[in-house]
Amino acid sequence: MGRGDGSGRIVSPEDADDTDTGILHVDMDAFYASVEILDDPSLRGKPIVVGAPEGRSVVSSASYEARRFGVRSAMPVSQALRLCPTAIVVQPHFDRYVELSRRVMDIFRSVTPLVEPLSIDEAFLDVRGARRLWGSPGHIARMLRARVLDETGLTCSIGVAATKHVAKMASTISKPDGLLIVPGADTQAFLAARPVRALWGVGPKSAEALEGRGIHTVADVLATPRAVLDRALGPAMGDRIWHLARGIDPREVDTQRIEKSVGHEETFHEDVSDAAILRSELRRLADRVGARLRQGGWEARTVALKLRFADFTTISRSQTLPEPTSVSQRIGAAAVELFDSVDRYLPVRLIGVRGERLQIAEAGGLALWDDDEDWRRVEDALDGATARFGRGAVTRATHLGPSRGGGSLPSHPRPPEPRP
DNA sequence: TCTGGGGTCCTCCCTCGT
DNA sequence: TCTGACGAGGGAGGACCC
Repeated sequence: MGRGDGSGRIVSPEDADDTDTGILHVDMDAFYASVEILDDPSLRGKPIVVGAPEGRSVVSSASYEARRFGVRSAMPVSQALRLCPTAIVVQPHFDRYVELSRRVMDIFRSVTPLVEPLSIDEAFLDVRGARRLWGSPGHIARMLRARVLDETGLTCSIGVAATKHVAKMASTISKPDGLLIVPGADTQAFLAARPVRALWGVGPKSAEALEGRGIHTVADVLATPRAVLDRALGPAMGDRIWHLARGIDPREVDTQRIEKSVGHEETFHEDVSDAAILRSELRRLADRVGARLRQGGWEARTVALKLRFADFTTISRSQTLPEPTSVSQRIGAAAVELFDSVDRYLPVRLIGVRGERLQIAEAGGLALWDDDEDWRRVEDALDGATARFGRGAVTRATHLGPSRGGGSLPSHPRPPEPRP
């Protein structure tokens, strides 16, 4: 079960006990690859790898046929092709994934308003208040699986449990096209048999730290004194693991999650040493960051630069601005300033810019604009002011700018862009 | 053999103000 | 005036997730 290659599918029977559950985790199966197969049925049954065939691309998604050869997400495409030489490499079509994601999320929202999208292809649902209308959580999960297949042609896997953490583990184990219900009373037994790596937040490093102390399964975690977990993982992580292993996860389904930063980064086809090219690339990335900030009605308070060198060492530098901004030129200038302060000893492989966000309404009486054209005029004015008078002028102009939003929060902020 | 891009959260260290 | 303790906040980097 849960072997990742599709050979461990589980479907809880119709009469499975779903007492004391109510949280669903829905995860689309091999989402990008499945969408490609949906749009080109001749690919069905073949090993599919979604990613760019050239350059330094990695696998975004792989069909279960490819996974049987050991192909996994985030693996270099070149490595995937060595493992599975017959794999068909398909260029991603993100617009199409976004469109289908929206349709799937709409299906979820037709059942309960308590939907927390985690990424483009998965979401938590709280259906505890939907029982009278739709039936028990197990029934709702079966209905959702049928509706997603009917209305999109795609399959998904669903975990049903008392908490988000257990629901997520259950959906992972049941894949593909699976359904696993873990009644509240079975939570401890369900968890105890799992490897520590299955716990949310335990990656390769944490697993190594735990296994080095003889802690291999969740049952081992239960038998380990809290202080040992704290020493192995640090107090915050130790605390989290201690609770998760006991099935304690008080996190509610959060429908209002907001992103705290906006960034863009790019890996070059070939490493770059030319500082002028790198600065120009930084400004281009800053343009994109600024545009997204303005689109969402946000400002960045801190600008961060990320550089990865030819030897794969990665550094970051950040700077808190005197005034929050969404002006691309200001963000770019800060990024270039940070870049110039770095001692570059090797060619650069990757470059990135990130703005740590601040809600504009929290920025202290700043104006709101809801029209891109307005934003462009404001930005042009601010950029001009910066060029002529320095940053102080921008501060004044920002505070004195026209306000059509009346200073109130937008009632329907635009949703964050999906993460491919 | 080669390692994307978009994020969040945590820890450690340093600086600064009290 | 100097010094040490302490907390807050910023910055860097790592781990993790999809």
